[in-house]
Amino acid sequence: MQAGERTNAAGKPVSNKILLSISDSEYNSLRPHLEYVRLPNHLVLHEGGEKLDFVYFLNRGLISLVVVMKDGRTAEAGVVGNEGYTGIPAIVGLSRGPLRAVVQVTGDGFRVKVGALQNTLESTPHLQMMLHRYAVVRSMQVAQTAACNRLHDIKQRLARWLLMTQDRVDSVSLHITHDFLATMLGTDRPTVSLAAGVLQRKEIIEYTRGAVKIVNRKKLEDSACECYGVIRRFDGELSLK
Amino acid sequence: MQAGERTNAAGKPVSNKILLSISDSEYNSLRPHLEYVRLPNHLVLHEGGEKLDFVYFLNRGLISLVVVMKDGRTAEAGVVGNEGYTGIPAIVGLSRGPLRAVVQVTGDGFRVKVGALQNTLESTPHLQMMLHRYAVVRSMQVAQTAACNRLHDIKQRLARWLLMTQDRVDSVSLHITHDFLATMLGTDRPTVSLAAGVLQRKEIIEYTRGAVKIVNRKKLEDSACECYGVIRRFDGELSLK
DNA sequence: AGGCCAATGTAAGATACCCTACAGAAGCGT
DNA sequence: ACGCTTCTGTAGGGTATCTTACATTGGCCT
Repeated sequence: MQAGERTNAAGKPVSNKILLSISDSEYNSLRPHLEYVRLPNHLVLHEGGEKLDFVYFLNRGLISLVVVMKDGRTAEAGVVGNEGYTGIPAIVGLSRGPLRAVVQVTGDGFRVKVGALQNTLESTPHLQMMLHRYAVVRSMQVAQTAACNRLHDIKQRLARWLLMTQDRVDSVSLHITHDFLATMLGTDRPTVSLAAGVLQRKEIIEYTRGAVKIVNRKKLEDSACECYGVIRRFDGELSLK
Repeated sequence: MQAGERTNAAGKPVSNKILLSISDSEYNSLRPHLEYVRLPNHLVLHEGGEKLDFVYFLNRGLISLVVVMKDGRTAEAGVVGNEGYTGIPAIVGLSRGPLRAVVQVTGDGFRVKVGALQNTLESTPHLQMMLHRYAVVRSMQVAQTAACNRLHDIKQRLARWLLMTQDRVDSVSLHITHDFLATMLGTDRPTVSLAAGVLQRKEIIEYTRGAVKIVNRKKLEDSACECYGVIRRFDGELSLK
């Protein structure tokens, strides 16, 4: 099975890595339940504390997983690209999770009703294993983020975020406002503007209204904390074995 | 099966909640592999990046999961008590995890060789499910911690940490130095001393060399951020279903 | 008792960041 | 062109935290 050759029942091509990694027979069990969905910017797939109706497998784009505090302040705990899926609690029988899942970079994917997925999983051990493994790997990323949020300053975290996001997008430009970045990075907008201004003056990035362009990726990597590389390596664990 | 009635092959009693929650037949499959271990303060069960040889099921005490940065700075990403186990990556076939697991409150438990556990799991679906579910719940806790580290100040985080720790210990006194607290909270020792001094002057805690006593638990809860309650509720998910 | 080490108290200066406020600029529709 | 909204630049004051340094205390060993 080569990447890109699979489709769902409606003929939409699959590029989600988990869906591509399982056997034909397991994929065919799941296939009838895969509903193609476009994922426009800012769409909220799950709201923290609410019932999980669907699990989403991403083909393209990026989902941010965000913790929302009572006072409305937010911080990102992790991201999902085409290597993963959202709605992890559902696969262990929990009906709700604490995270908001919001589309950060427009893309598309497939969604499956939680009940249908749970039924399918009983006869698809390899898929089950992949879902569990991904859950563990993402947990590692979240742990690294937890420490990063505490120990690294805004400039490093901004650089890390831009790198992680660009890794999931084709172009060098990201559609994102400072305000949204503030939501992700758990700070306020002026602080982001300031940090972004520094990176721009160093000719590492350029931004216009609502878009950031990475001009010098190498330098951006130097500006980021070690967490970028660490998290990237965790992703690598998914393709092992 | 009532709590406390199970033992390992050497007759040591089990009070780990996962081991108590599975059926007799599943427990008996695992039983021969359970090696009783004392867990003295500061013992390191796993080092970040190193091979996982054992999974540890706790009976009593508390394990801290800590991220260690290259420069040696650290921050806690989560804790484990008798509701859980350490070495999550091993159950999805990953040989190493990124976290240091260190005994924070002296206790005891059982360890199982990773290979033996993996073999057993093939015939113990309920145990497998409980291990996976715990992994997901802990991931939620870590996510909350990630946001907490970013959004809440040292006094709130200290109060949260003391509450979470006391929940796993019989006595009102915790054996912990400011220095260790700094490691957990991702800050430096003077900052902890300062925050602890404030709580002490408010007659919420009392501390002497190497020990903290919780004098007024109610007020301590008021001093903590919402994250304490949030994380506590996640733990509750484990006993559902 | 004396010496030693670990743990805590504390302070001053530097820094990063938050908060609020307001001004300017860019896009968009009319 | 005009007005409206959204996004960005920037500033100033306040605060929390970091950093470093040094003093003090408590416990332990000899």
